[in-house]
Amino acid sequence: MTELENVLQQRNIKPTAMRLLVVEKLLQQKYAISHKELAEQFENADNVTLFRTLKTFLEHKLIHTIDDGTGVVKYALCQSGCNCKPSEQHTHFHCSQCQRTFCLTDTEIPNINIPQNFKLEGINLVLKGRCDRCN
Amino acid sequence: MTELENVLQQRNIKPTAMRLLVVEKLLQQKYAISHKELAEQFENADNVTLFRTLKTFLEHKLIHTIDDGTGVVKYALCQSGCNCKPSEQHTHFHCSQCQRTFCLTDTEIPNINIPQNFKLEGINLVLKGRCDRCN
DNA sequence: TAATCCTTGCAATCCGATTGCAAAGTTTCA
DNA sequence: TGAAACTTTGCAATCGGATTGCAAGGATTA
Repeated sequence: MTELENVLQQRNIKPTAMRLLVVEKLLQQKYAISHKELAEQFENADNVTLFRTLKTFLEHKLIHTIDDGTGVVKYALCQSGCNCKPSEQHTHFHCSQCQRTFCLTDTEIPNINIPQNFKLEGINLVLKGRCDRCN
Repeated sequence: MTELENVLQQRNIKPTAMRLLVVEKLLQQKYAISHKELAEQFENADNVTLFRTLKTFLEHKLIHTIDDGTGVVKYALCQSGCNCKPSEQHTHFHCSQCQRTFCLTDTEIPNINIPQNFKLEGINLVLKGRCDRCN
């Protein structure tokens, strides 16, 4: 069994050809990637299949979505063991110049006060600005 | 000059009939509201005009958009004097049950470390969970 | 091997958002 | 005041991302 197959099976996802290709691409990404960007790398693949593959990955928490404020949903692999729960808060940095979205894994999210009787389940924190290259 | 006209003119927006209606509705909202929700309140209005009205308001910083993670952009009036700059960070709370998005004006956003040579221009912080009514 | 289930690909569709264009309304200035 | 210039509005059409239905192909199980 290859490493890629392993990644899928750890999340109880059947390793089909398409899925292996997609997870391979995702592993290569340094930044969060949109469906469109992914699709461009699979010229022969059907868009619907790609959507469904991503949906499957989402359901099995292999990836998570990021809302960087551009209106385009982006995807990134979850850290191993990530359950996408509040305790594992995702911080991202979106560069307004190059449009790349970085995952800031080592950034701590401080405690935030919420109104009484509100129950917190998750946090989406997106920083916007210029990255080191575009500065 | 009415109060509504005043609101518009403070932002250098010509007070047309449509704009007055829209800003009136926005003032009435306790929560961030989507284009669709707004459109439902103006049965006779053209969707395009509403889009353009909102675009005008955005350009003149009378309103700002909120990305609550639902994929639907929502709008809310800026605080008076708000320039939508990092110093005026918007925090919002999105209820996964009733789908309402609250503006948390009195919530302080703590300092966040960003990588070297990254320049911060804005922050989008969305808390997700259950509001007091849906708890 | 037959029955079943899951995955894939195609076509069609949905819906939010945008664009082009012409009509209506407003402003400007001689 | 009235003609020219500009802005706003409404309609029709279009775009593009995302979803759905359905049938074919492939894998799984008994």
